Amino acid sequence: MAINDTKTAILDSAQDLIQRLGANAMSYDHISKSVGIRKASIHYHFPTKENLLESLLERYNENFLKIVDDLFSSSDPEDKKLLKYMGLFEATLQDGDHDKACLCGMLGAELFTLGPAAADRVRYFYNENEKRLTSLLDNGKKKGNFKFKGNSKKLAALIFSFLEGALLLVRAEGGVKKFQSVKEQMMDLVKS
Amino acid sequence: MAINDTKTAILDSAQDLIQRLGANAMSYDHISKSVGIRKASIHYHFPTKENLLESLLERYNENFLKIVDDLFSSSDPEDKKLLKYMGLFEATLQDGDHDKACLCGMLGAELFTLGPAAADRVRYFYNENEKRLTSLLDNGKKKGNFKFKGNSKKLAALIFSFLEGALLLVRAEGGVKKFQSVKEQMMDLVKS
DNA sequence: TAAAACTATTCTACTAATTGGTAGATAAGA
DNA sequence: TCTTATCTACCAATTAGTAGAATAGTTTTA
Repeated sequence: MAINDTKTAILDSAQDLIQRLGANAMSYDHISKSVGIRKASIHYHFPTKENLLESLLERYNENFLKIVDDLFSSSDPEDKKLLKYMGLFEATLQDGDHDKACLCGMLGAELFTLGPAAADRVRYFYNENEKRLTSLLDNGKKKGNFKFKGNSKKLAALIFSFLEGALLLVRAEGGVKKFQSVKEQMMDLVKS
Repeated sequence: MAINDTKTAILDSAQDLIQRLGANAMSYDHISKSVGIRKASIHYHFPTKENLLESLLERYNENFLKIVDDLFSSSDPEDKKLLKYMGLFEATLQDGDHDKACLCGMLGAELFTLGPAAADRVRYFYNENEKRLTSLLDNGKKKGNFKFKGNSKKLAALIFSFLEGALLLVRAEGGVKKFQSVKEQMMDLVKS
């Protein structure tokens, strides 16, 4: 297997485990079994667990923010963009064997058990998302695509908190269907 | 130490650890050191970890829902009640050594690593909170204390997801102050 | 009342499994 | 041949959980 294929397979497996069970329930042994490679080989590519988490977060953040940037720079009206943005979280839920939460949502719960570099990358993900949401709301409000009381920055933080929370909670009951229904409700709130 | 004092001290310590670090980062050894009692003695009171989690969730749910019921049955107007309800989550954040999330928010992230009985109690907490919020929103809307598009049940689920999410996320950055600001923003949303 | 019996609680000392991580041999590619 | 990648085989720490001895605290009984 080409080196990047192995590295990718390891990261994929780790991400899957964390999104479903959390970082503290994920182990090199689990990854080893799922990838079909020995534990020591994983240590060759990612010497420590903290190291693996950092690489994983770097990849995740880059991918996700790239998608958001593409989406937000399209010609859709702002309300449509928000709906699609929330759809990204919905897609996570349906990905693979289902019931995956956002990687950074899971790691947010376990934040104080992470090393400082990984924790910083989680914070970065939150900040970058809220930044992009803030300007989306701002633009949309100016053009009349949104109508809401309060200010865009606070609303952005509210929406992002809501999305991360909903992604975690609907796994307990309701699943994708419930996520869709609260998503629609959120659209109602920002248009009145 | 009287038996209930010991049991209470164990549950207190376990709750503190889970609210800060998560259930999978909490161990009998940690509790042992924090309570000042041997590990085997904890097993005497709570034979298995799953057992301990069940007892802890039973206590937590009962306490929290009792407070909510008292709050919601007061004579305050509904919008005031919602503000106070959100204040309960804010108080969690400031409790003890700070940075505690909701117990069931933390366990929601780790839901698929829990035993079925503990997982059921987490679901119960979610359902009971959403139930109470739904009727609060319903009543408040009828009396004109709230003004929002959409339906009360969906909005209740949205608000609850938001609160659980915010409680997790502000621990990364912003803390209590940020929680207060998104709380105020939420009040704005349900009154327009 | 005092001793004996019983029960409840905590202790020391262990086990087996799992954890992250390492050393060094072996194989595969360039 | 030299580098890259994977392997076997280990280590020390931590995990949940157990066995059984040692205390406390109560009750019962002589």
